[in-house]
Amino acid sequence: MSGINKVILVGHLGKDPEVRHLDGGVTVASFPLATSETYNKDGKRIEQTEWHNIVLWRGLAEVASKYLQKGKLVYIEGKLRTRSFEDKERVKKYVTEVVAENFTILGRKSDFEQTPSTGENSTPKSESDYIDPNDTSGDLPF
Amino acid sequence: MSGINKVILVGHLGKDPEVRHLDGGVTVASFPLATSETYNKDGKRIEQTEWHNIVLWRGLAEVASKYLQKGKLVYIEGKLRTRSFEDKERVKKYVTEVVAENFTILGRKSDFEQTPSTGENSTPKSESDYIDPNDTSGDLPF
Amino acid sequence: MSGINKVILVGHLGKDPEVRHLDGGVTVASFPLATSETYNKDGKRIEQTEWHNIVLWRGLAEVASKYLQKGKLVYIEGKLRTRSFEDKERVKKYVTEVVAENFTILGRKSDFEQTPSTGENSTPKSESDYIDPNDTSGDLPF
Amino acid sequence: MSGINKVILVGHLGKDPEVRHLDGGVTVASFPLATSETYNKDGKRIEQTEWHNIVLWRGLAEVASKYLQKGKLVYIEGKLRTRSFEDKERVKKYVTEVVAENFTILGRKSDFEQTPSTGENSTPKSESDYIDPNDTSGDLPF
DNA sequence: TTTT
DNA sequence: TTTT
Repeated sequence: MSGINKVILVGHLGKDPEVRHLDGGVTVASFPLATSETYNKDGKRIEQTEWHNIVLWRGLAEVASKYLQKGKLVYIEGKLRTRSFEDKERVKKYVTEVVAENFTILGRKSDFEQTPSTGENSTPKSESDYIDPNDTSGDLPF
Repeated sequence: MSGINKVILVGHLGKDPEVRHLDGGVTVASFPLATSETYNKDGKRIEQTEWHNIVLWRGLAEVASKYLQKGKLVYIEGKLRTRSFEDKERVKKYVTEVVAENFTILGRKSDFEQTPSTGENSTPKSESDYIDPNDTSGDLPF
Repeated sequence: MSGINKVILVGHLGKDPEVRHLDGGVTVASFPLATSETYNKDGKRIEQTEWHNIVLWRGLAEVASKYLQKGKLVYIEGKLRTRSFEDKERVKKYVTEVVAENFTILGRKSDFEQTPSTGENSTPKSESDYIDPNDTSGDLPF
Repeated sequence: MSGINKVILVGHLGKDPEVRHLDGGVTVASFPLATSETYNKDGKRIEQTEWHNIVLWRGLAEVASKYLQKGKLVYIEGKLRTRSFEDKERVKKYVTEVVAENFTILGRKSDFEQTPSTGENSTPKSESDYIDPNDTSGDLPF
C-alpha cells in the first residue's frame, strides 16, 4: 500500500517505435531507449550506456508512433514493471520494462517541426480544458 | 518549449487543508507542507525544515480535503508556479507554490483505514478503467 | 551523452538486506522492495504489487545493512541497470536492478529511534560539512 | 524527519550564470531558468513559461560558470529553499530558489563542444573512482 | 530573461 | 540499437 514507482529518463531512441494493435483496439508501442553517462576512470573519459525497454499504451502509443523516431532525444516519465513470458523453448523468462506515462521531445529545433508535449505535461494551467492523454476517442492533444 | 517542471516532496502537513470554492464551482485546496532534513554539523545532528505552499485543484482538492489532515505524511508530485499578488497595502508580492498533480498518503496503517492512492497513481494497470484524477463530474477514485 | 537515468521508489522491504563483502573490501547489499498501487476495477479495489531488486554499494550498503529490515518503508533514489549473468545451467539471463544512490527511511516514529537520513539528503545546508555518502573510510553520516 | 524535497527541471537559461565569491572562498552561482509548457485552449496553442531562480554552490557553481550560458538547455536536479531578505526599503521579503545538486547539459552537439556531465551523474559505475561534485579542492570532474 |  |  502507498507505494511510489517512478522512473525518469532522458535518452535517445535506439529504433523507431514498434506499434501493435491488440484485440479490442488497444494500441501498444515500444522502443529501446539509451541513456548514456560519462565519467572519468584513470584520467580517461568512459561512456557507459544503459538500454531501457519503453512501452506505451493507448493514446500515448499513438502519439509516440507519430512523433518519435530513432535517434530522437526524449524525456520519459513512467513506472517499472517486470513481467514474465515464455520464450520459444517455453522457458520462463523475465523482462523489466518502463511503462511510459508521459513524454516530451527534447533537442534540436528540427526535431520540433511537428512536435508536441504529451501526457500530463498537457494538463491545464487554468481550470478550463483538461486533455486526457489516455483518451483515444478524440483529437490528439495538439 | 520542451520543458520539465517537476517537484517531488515527502513531508507532513502543517495544517488541515483549507478549501475554497471558486465561481464556476471549481474547488481549490491548499496547505503548508514541511520537509525536514537532518545532517551533521560539528558532530551535532541538526534538523532543518523547509516549508512548502501546496495547492490542489478540482478533484484532487476534494480528495485532499477528505483524506488529508494536519500531521499526515504524504508524497506529493507537482510543479512549481510563482505568482504575484497585492497585499493589503497594495504592495506587489510574489509567492512560489507547488501545484500538486498527484499525491499518496504514506505512514501508519491506521492512517490508511479510509485511504486512497490518488492522481496518476490510479492509472490502470490493465487497459480497462482509467479514472481521471482531474475529473470532478463523477465518483472519486475509490 | 547527456542522459538521465533516475528511479524513485517508495515501498517496503520484502526481506532483510543481504550483505556481501567483495574482494578488495567493497561492500554490496541487496534486497527486494515492493511498491504497491491500488486502483479500481469494476468497482473493486485491486492492489497490484511490483517487486524491485535493490542494490547498494559501499557506504550506502553498510548504512542499509544497519538500519533497514524486512517490512520497513523506505524512499529510494537510484538508477536502472540491466546486467547479464549465467544461471546454473549456464544459460545467459538478464536482470534489471535499481542501484540505489540515496535512501531515507519513512514511517513510524519508532522506526526512527536509531535512524538516519542518508546519501545526498545529507548534503549540507550550509557550506561547512559535506559528508560523502559513498565514502567508507570514516564515520557513518550520523 | 524523513522528508524528501526534490526538484527536477529541464529548461533554458535566461541569462549567463552570475558568479560570486563569498568570504572564505566559497563560490556561488545563480541564474534564471525558464521551463515552458504548451497546451491547447479553445483550439489555440498556448505557451506558458515558468521562471525559476537556480542557485549553485561550490564546485557545482564553478562548473556552471564555465559550461552554462544564456540560452542553453539543461537538466537540473535540486531542492527547494525559501529564504527571507530585506529589500532596499528594509521590507522583509521572501524568495523561493532551487538549490541545484546536479545538472546536465542537454541539446545540440555544438553545445557540447567543451561540455560535461556533472554532479551525481558522474558517480562511478564501478567502485573505483568516485568524484565528489561538491569537492572544490581538486580537479573538476572532466 | 530562455527556447520552440 | 541511440547520442555526443
